[in-house]
Amino acid sequence: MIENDIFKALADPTRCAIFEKLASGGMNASALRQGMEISQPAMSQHLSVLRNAKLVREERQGRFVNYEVDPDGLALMAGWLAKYRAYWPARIDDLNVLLRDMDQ
Amino acid sequence: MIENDIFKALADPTRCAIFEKLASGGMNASALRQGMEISQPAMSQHLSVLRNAKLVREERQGRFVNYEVDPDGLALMAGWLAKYRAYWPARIDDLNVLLRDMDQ
DNA sequence: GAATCGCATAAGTGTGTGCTTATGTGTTGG
DNA sequence: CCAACACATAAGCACACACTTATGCGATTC
Repeated sequence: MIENDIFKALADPTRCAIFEKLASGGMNASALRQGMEISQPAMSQHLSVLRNAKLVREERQGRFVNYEVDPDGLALMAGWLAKYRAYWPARIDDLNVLLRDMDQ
Repeated sequence: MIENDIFKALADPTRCAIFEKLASGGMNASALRQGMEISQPAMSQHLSVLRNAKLVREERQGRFVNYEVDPDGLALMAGWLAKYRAYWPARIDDLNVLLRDMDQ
């Protein structure tokens, strides 16, 4: 049940913030720590959890490790959400914007 | 940060199963327990968490309490997901189905 | 109106989780 | 090479969480 790992990963506010920061552009772990008051090991552990949930992926660059959003996790979450579309309100502005983008 | 409560609520596999069961039709707490090997207090506590996350809502009917999926939680989750649509894969079958439904 | 039913709440317990400090591993630069 | 750097991992600790048993509270039924 990979969706469970996704929800568990995002259940922590710090990891949620890390993910949101990464969504504004890929960067390495040290850059992520800027302005976040979090220790280096804690950041490393959080990134590990996000990576296992397929919310984030890494790419080694020399002695740096660049992190970026992994579309797989978002797609899995979207798939989970889609199972319950019968319960969605008839009109959700955010979703309509999203849907138009998807449909071109 | 209500989205955080949503993720936290779904991070537990048992609650995830309860939600999924409710998605197939509203029912009371006792009916939910059928075939789930879960104590009555545990079920009550799980439903409380799901209710606080706006994933489920209750409706008293005599001495029974009928539970059903609350669209609000799903809408909030969809709104969260929509913020990161820039990272979605270009084509996701599930999502396209979902989008067509939303657009009529 | 007393017993029962459906459910919620209280209190206690074991396990998981997020943090810390300390150390390990691989890479780069002087 | 070796010192500094970027990051990962190990071990320990405090707290949160999911469960248990016990009890409380309305509503119903006889």
